[in-house]
Amino acid sequence: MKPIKISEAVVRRLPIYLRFLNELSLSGIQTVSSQDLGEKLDLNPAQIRKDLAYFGEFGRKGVGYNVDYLIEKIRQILKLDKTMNVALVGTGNLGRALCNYNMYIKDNMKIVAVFDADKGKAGTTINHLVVQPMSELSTSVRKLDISVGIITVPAGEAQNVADQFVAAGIRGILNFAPVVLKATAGVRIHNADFTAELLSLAYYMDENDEAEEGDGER
Amino acid sequence: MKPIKISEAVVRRLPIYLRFLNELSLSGIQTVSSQDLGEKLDLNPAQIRKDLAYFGEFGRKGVGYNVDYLIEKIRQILKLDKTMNVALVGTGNLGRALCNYNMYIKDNMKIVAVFDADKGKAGTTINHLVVQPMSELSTSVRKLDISVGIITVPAGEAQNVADQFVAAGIRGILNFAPVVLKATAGVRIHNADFTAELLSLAYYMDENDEAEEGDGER
DNA sequence: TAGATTGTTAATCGATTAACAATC
DNA sequence: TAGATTGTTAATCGATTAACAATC
Repeated sequence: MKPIKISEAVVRRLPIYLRFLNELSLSGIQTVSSQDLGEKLDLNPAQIRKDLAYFGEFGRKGVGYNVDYLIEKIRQILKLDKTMNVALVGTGNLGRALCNYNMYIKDNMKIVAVFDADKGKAGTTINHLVVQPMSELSTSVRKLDISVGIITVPAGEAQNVADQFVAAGIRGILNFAPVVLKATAGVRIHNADFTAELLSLAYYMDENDEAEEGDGER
Repeated sequence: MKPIKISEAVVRRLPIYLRFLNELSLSGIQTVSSQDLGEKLDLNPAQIRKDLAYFGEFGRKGVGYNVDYLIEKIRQILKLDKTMNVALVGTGNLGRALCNYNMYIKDNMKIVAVFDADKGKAGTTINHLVVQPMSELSTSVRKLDISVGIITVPAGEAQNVADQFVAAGIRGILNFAPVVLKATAGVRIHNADFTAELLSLAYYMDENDEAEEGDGER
């Protein structure tokens, strides 16, 4: 409809907004200003207003945003108003943890199929889901109308799994393996790569406190 | 020494470089160009050269970068050349998975203490580590010279844990809980928030393929 | 020497922030 | 009406990319 070209940075903030708004809603708060949001989420209020304004006029001047209305709108924007089925490959520690995580189901994203390359694991059960062999992937993805794949296999196998996901018609991948994956244009890949987060965290650890976050010029 | 003001974006790419260089090294490749790296990591070669140049002149004109030398340098920059001890709080599925993950130990980051608020869990063992009650946190952090904390507790408890980490003198936090944490300046917080990744992934899932990644103007 | 590739400057692009008119 | 806060434009800031001289 609109010419829209929403930046990735904006989209990444929407879930942050959504989560905090949910908290507010639960505690019975009905209205919130960009000021309030900014303080709680450590963001500039102008940025929040601008982010939201890309998608419509959700606030009321002089008043702020209606919490429940904004929740509804953001869920629509993120397409969380329809169920999205998810497949997971790799039933190691991390994969099993995710299966048991119960994906804040209110978000309508649900792991409905689990796979492992180790045929010995096929048939075992994780959180009521039967582990399937990789040979079933393509069929199950289609049958269960799965659009998102989660990869929790070792780095060396991740690209292969990604390829199989893509071939099966999956539209988005959440990759936990510490590798840069290649995929066809049109398939979106997000990385949940905590080892990289941990390593870059190390950079900022120095013995002496640099107090201010910037460059201590003096 | 230098006036240095390295951007966060640059630091976040260093682990990505490092990991791929490790792969190259393992397969016996001794030299790599920014061109090669760029292709494999989906980054602009100029960006890679610029990133590295912030820290020194690591390459040779007309030749490229020596893989092992560059690995060594990046490890120094990220301070991975000295051991860094890590504490983890929250022994749910995710916490246990991380404890068993064996943190590519070559990176010199190691989980050396595990805590849980549930006193019933104190004394149980995860991957050779005895779970401690929260009351021990401060003492253990100091005794074991722990500088990084990992938070894998439910959202509602995360800020409290973060506060205890900060009070105990921890310098960096890797937060898996889906909340925005506040910490004193000087304590660095990185988020490993895969639920947010998953929700923002949903935004990009539409039925019909939009082929090109940009805005299909036509 | 000819070819390749770095380090770095300048140009471009994009994202954040400030400021303010509109308006509830 | 006076006060508050949005939506939005303009200004600023920062990050990416192109281009190329230096040089291996």
